[in-house]
Amino acid sequence: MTDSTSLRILDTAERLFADQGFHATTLRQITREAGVNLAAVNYHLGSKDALILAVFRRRMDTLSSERLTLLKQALSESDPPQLERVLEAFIHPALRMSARSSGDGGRFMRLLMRAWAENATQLHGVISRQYSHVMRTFADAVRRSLKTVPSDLRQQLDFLIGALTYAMAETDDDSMQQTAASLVGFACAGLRQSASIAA
Amino acid sequence: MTDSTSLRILDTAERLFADQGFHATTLRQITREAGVNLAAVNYHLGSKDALILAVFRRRMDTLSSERLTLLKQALSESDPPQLERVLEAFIHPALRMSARSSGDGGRFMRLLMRAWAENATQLHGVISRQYSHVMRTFADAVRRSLKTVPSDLRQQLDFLIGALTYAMAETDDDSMQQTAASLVGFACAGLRQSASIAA
DNA sequence: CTATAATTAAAACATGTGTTTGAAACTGTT
DNA sequence: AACAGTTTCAAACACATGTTTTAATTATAG
Repeated sequence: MTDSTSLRILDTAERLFADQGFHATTLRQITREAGVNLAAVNYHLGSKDALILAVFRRRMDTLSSERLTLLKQALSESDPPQLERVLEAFIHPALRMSARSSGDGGRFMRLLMRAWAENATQLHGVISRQYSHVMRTFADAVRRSLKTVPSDLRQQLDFLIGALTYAMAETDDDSMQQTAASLVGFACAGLRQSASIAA
Repeated sequence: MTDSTSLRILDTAERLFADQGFHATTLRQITREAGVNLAAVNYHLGSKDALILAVFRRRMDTLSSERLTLLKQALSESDPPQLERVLEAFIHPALRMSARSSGDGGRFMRLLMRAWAENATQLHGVISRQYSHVMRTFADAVRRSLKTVPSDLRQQLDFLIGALTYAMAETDDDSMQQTAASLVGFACAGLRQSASIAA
């Protein structure tokens, strides 16, 4: 799994999936650009669907753990936690990751977007089942950081995810810091407004 | 173009595209479920790519005109326009349309999301070129409704679009009114916060 | 070194794709 | 009724896809 053939396949597949979509990207294109044999995908990963899942989980796992680490920091700094810090813990790792995953920005975010849109191999269900605890943890933190709790908190967080995903997909590496700061402010104001109504 | 064969093709294709994506949906599936012959798509529409464009423009044109009509109303009611009214003019037609396009909710919104994600036949470029004046008009209206103008207004509107698209795709018909109201409040607060910083 | 397993390679396989074709069925007009 | 123009239909076409197979190659122990 960690040999150079699998790695080259995963890296190349990630790039092509993000650029062209899961369905539109062929195994022949992946293996050709990765410099490996066509049969290597089925040999090392099993199938194309399994490759999609593997590409996805590799980054999703580190994204989740980075988010939770930052969140723990924010929680230890003040009680109740500060809303800005909580949202930053959610947004910044996504930023850094898409900037870091080499080449032009937003690759992984575009991948997330596609995962939701194409729903290859019921990815959406698999993901939300597998990472629901992360979302629950963040929802709890947001709830505690607001004096009054909005009645539709989960929906508000969906707004945040949508804005994050969509905006990141259009943002290049240079303007990412600015975009993140802007989005944190945007979402904080939205959440606080909703909380004030619920009061 | 308005005969029942083309209509059945467009309706069925819209549903399947929204559910499965452009690439994953085959002409055989479309024509079978529409009850027409396989060759009918190429005969009436020309090609699969042309079908995708046709499916898209049919709803996009009415969406744009409904948005602009509501915006004109909002502009005539008060000068400068009220931000809530401007955002409602942008959000509500999208809501009504996805609720109206028959069956379970969010179909057209999911289609929009896919159009962006899959980018079949460079749809993204075609769309933003063809409907850029709508976005410009709304950006102007928002600008006038804020006392101070945020420096990154266009980005803020992208947040709105992302939140709208993502949230709508997950919302069923019943909770749409509530979702819309919630999103208007969310986005208004976000925009006003950004504007206050720019002051 | 040798045998045993793991990996790579080229080719073929089965299937599904968008599109085209040419004849049949239908439509409206004179 | 007979013709012209549309539209439908079944079949075939050319090609691309994911996967499997079988042999060659390389690595790994004994």
